[in-house]
Amino acid sequence: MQVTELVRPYRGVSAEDRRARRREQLLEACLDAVAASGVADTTAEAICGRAGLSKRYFYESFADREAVLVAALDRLFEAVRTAINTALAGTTGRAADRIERTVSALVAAISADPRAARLYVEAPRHRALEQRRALAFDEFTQLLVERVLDVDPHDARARTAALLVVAGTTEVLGRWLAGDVPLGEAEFVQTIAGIGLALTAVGSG
Amino acid sequence: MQVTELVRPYRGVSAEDRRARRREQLLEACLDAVAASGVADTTAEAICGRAGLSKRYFYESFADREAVLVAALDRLFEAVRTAINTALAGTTGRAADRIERTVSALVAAISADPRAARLYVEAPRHRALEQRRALAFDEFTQLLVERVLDVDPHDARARTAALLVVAGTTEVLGRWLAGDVPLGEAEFVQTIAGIGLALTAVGSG
DNA sequence: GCCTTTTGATACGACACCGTTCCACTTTCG
DNA sequence: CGAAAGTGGAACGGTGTCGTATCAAAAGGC
Repeated sequence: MQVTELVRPYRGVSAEDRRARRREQLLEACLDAVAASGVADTTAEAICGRAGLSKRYFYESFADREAVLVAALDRLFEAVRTAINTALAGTTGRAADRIERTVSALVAAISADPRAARLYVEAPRHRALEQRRALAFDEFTQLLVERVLDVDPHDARARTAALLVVAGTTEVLGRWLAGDVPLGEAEFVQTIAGIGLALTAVGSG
Repeated sequence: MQVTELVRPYRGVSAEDRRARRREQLLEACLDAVAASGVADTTAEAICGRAGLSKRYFYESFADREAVLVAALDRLFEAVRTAINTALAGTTGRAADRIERTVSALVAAISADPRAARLYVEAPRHRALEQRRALAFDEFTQLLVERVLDVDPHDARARTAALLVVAGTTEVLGRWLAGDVPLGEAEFVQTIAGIGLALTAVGSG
């Protein structure tokens, strides 16, 4: 129920704005918590504590702790999606060029917010997050096959190989972000792009 | 303390054998539980119930639920290790041949026990399991670089690319086992091996 | 047959997180 | 000022799991 029959501005902000601001605070606090303690320890209480809001407002914006994590992860995917689309926008070059642009945009987008990056890396810690990430893998695989490589989108081999590269990129990216890969960003991107380029030969193989 | 001062055979088996048998039952029950309900729901109680043993014997053999999961996962890695070493034992052929043998042995070893395969796929659900799997990735990456491909083991690019393939293989293998990849085993192995072969060209850039 | 080990099952206290509810306090508005 | 909406924090009951302790019955040794 909880019909908002009588609403009133508070401290000069409308009810709607206050609500939106709280939701935003919770999402930010969620990322902070993930960055500080990992997905597993990101409880509703931890998020509320960091946000400076009580649990009441948590459940105002999210059904449960899963919901806020999924929302934060989806926001990251949206950023990656946008970055890649922008990078591919005016490309007329060869596959090698498009691959490097794509990988570069991905790495930059994920690196932009290390907090979200940890969420991305640790997504498999939680079932719902893992499923979201699996969908994102599918989406990026689709993008790779259709818009970056010049291969038949219905070739199961090509799709499988592309998925392998997408998933493998996630793993090495996580390690690179953790500082475990002794490569600069350019070299790192080139290395991944090099594997991606090999995909163009797999479908017909 | 609990010094085994006075031990006695029971139902014709020595104390030591009974203990070992119980441990084995628990490990098997652990795999059953993982296969049935996933890693997250594989609790100490669930394992004991399936094993037909009380919690007392669970804590006789394992410190906590993490320990039994790690033990089960390590056992799987050992099987994979052995399978790959066997496959590579008498090879004198080219890299392409060694790669296909390796991938084939890996796929066969994991497919051999679908219960353990789910444990392998869902390992990131738990911190300790994830770490073990990360170590296994490193080990298999090392093996790939040193014994399968002919690349410089100190080349960071080559190592990174090999890690990408190892991790990516895990993901597609999980999907293949779930029936989500429309490829027969031979085709599937060849597809992965095809990507692996591309690694021979990455190191030199 | 009596005593001890072994076993299986249950009960227990502790803890953590969940999602809700309650309450005292602040701010708005008439 | 006083009534009503908004806020923050704490308390609560519920659930699930942990790891330990307890106890009666089954099985072996003498």
